Order: sequence, then structure tokens, then C-alpha cells
Amino acid sequence: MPLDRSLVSGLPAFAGLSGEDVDAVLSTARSSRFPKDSEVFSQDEEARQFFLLLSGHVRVVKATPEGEQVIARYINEGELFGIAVAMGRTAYPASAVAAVDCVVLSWPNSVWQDLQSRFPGFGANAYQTIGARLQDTQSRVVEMSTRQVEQRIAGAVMRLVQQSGRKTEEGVEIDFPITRQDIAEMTGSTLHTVSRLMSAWEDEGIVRSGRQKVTVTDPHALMLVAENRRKK
Amino acid sequence: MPLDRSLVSGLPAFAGLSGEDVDAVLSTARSSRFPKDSEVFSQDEEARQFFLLLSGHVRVVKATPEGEQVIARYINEGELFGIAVAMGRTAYPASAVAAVDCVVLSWPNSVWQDLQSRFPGFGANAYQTIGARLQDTQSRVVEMSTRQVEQRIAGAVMRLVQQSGRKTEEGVEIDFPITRQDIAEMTGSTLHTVSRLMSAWEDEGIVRSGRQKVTVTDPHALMLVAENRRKK
DNA sequence: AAGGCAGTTTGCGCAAGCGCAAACAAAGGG
DNA sequence: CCCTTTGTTTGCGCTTGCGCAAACTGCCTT
Repeated sequence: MPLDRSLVSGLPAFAGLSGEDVDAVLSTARSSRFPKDSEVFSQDEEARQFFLLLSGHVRVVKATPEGEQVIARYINEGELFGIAVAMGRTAYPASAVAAVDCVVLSWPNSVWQDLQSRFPGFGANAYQTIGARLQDTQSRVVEMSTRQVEQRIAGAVMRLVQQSGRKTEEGVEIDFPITRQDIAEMTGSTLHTVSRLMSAWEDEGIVRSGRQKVTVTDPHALMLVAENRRKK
Repeated sequence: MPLDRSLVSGLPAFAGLSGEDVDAVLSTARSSRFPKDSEVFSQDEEARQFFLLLSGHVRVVKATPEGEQVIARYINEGELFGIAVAMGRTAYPASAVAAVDCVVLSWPNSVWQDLQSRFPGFGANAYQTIGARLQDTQSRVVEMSTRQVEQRIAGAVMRLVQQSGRKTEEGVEIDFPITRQDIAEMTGSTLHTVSRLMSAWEDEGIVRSGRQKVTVTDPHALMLVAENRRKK
């Protein structure tokens, strides 16, 4: 049964394609569900497919030989991921894990060349995604080189809230489960330090947080923390 | 006067192109010299061209609003750089400075689309370059998150030596001038810490170093330091 | 040859943030 | 409903590596 084009209409990855083109691209895709905590693909495994997240949130994780983990990024709805093929890579450089139940479109790598040449807009969009990620990652290096832990953690929480925030009565909440450990692995810190800082912020009325849950009640104040301009 | 194809023969960016194709690509390029410490392009400036380094070494630097600097990477001979256009960016995200006297080919961005579609191999190679840089940068994030300063600095020096090493009687020397400050800006550290560690390594007979010069005399030992497996 | 500049070395003190350990709390399964 | 599991909080001590300051050393300019 063919996938309906309404699934992806309005997604940047399909911007500029006609309805027929969208159908053509979708005709080579298949859709699948990934329950929370299941792996979409695994680090170092041979890349056979590329993906588009239809709904949910995916965590991209790099593991070191020593067994430590670093969270490379979270994928949001509508984003391409696992596009190793577009970069000429034969293996996935990281693992992708569903942070919540997810619905994912996938294409076999074999169709990439064809899609890319028949629908230049689709290819260009993928390259733009990669370019944006390179920039993000470079900025993260700059941040890790120049800012201290509290500013980095505040910055990471701010970004999560901006990209995946959900309004509640109390403020803006990160709309997937996230642990102190996760935040530590995003910022090059430890769960202890994250916990301490978040407790401090809670005392100051900047955030409210619970088990696997973070709500920012005063985004402006958190921004000041991230920029190291908090009024002492 | 047209550029000779021998300038670029054997470069990965031109792999798989026929002699005539190479000439066609070169016909839209121009070559220029950049003396040491001159800027090829500047952060946030509108991207009008993309570049290929024919000879020399280029330092790519990101500056923070606070005026701190981070060295994003060094470009080696034969590499493309400043290819913002391939990522759909309109401004350069960093500055590029000649680390020594350099010779550079440049193309106006306007020819990118055309080159890319007429010579898919050229485009694919650019995308592969970007992919490789994304991976490098991700690895750097992992390194900064999980290793301590001594290991990071050892790793950075090892990489410099592997990519831009020149054999001498004493060992392998980084073949462009580099300061302690530069190494600090590559590793998220300070020139003081770099200096201290390099002095210690010199006492152990692992490196020899002087003003803007680093020679690794015992690469194996330095590798052990980078991996935190030095025999105490 | 003298002087100045840019890069380097080193000492000393301190603070950020980590590691370890222990207690606590919330969810979920049998 | 109890018990286990998983996540969180917090105290305490300590190490890493930074900040500041001062001295030193080539090298380049005049």
C-alpha cells in the first residue's frame, strides 16, 4: 500500500517537489515503527538505508572504545538522519535510538543516487541538513572550548527547549523523557554536576524538574546563565 | 592564461574526471597567492567563492562574540575549503588564514551548480569532504567530552604530525609554524598548560620543541599518552 | 649592536567540577 | 501491595588544570 503524500507535505526535505515527485520519492520508501529504546541503526554497522523521522524523537549516540557515551544530537520530527550515503560513508558513525515510540520512513541506499539526480531539490536539502549539522557540531566544539560547565548545560537545555519544547501551565517542557545522565552526555559533564546545577536553578525559580522531565519556567533567566550574564 | 591540469592531477577532488573535464573545471577557476597571516576569507562575510589549497597550510578559525578563538581545523594541500555553497550557506562560518605563504585556486559560487551537475564526481567529492569533516568534528566533541587535557593535546599533536609531518633527523616535525597558543586553541586548553605538558614530554624524550616548532621524536610513546596507556 | 617584540617557561595559589559513597524517591512489575 | 529497578540528590575530599605574574629567550628590526 503506497504511502500518502500528506505524511510528508510541508517537510523541508520535500520542499520544492511537485505532488507527483513526492509520490515518486515515497514509492521507494517504507515506513516502520520503533518502540521507545529500540535501535534504528547501530554504530559501525554497514549503512544500508537512510531515514526520515515522521514522529517521535531519536537520540544519536557515539560510544568510545572505553564504553563511555556521548550524545551527538537529538533528531526531531521531519528530519533526515542516518544519511551516511550522502557523505560517501559505508558505515554509520553513531547509533540511533528511539527516545520515545517513533515512526520512521526508510529508503535503501541504492536509491540515493537515483533520487538525488532525478530530484535535485531532495539532494540539495539533504546536503543542507548535513551542512547545518556540521555547523552545529563546530559550535559545540567552540562552546566546549570556551565556556564552563554551567553555561554549557544551560545552553544545552535552552536548545532542547527551543527545538522540542512543549508549552505547559508552568513554562516550557522538553517533550521527551531525558535524564540528568543524558544532559551530562550532551555537555561533557557528569550526572552529579547536572543534578547539582539543576537543583540550584530550581531554588532560583528558573526551572522545575522531576524524573526524566525538565520544565523551564524562566527561559530569559536561563539564557542569561548560558551567556554568563546572570545578575549575581 | 589557462591553468595547467597538472596542477591538480592526482587530487581526490578531481578523481574520476577525464583530462578534458579537468580543463573544463579549471577554466572557471583562478589562482592566487596569499602571504603568511593573510586572510583568505573572513567569518560571517558573504560567501562568494569556494577554494582549493594548492600549496601551503590554512588555519580555519572561529571567533566567539567574547573575542576568544578556536581553531576549527588546518587545511592541507589538495583540500577544498570555504565550500559554504555546497552546504547551502550564504556566509562563511569561520575565517581562513594562511599559516604560511599559500597558493589557492578559487571559483565563484555561481559556477557551483553547473560544475556539480556536469561533473557529478566533483560534487560527490566535495560532499565526501564535508562528510569527513563532520565526522572529524564529532570525534572532537567526543574527545573533549571524555578525555583529559593531556590526552587531548597529545592526540592533536599526533594528528598534526600524521597529516602534515615532515621527516627530519630527529623525528617527525610539523611542517608549518605553530605556537603553544595555537595548540591550546585546538584542544580547549591554555598556552600555559600546553607549555607545561610539552616541557614534560621533552624531559621524557618524546618530543623536541622550540619556537613555533614541534618535532615528535617518539610517536609511539606520544600515542600511548593520547590513549592514556603510558607506563607510569 | 642594541632594542623590542613575540613566543615560551615556570612558580604559586586557587577554584571548578569530578569521583565516590550513601541515602532517597518514584515508577513499574509480579 | 510490596519489592526491585532506575533515576535523583547531596555531602565530602581531592585532583586537574586554570589564572596571574614574572622572568626568560630567540629573532627581527633599525
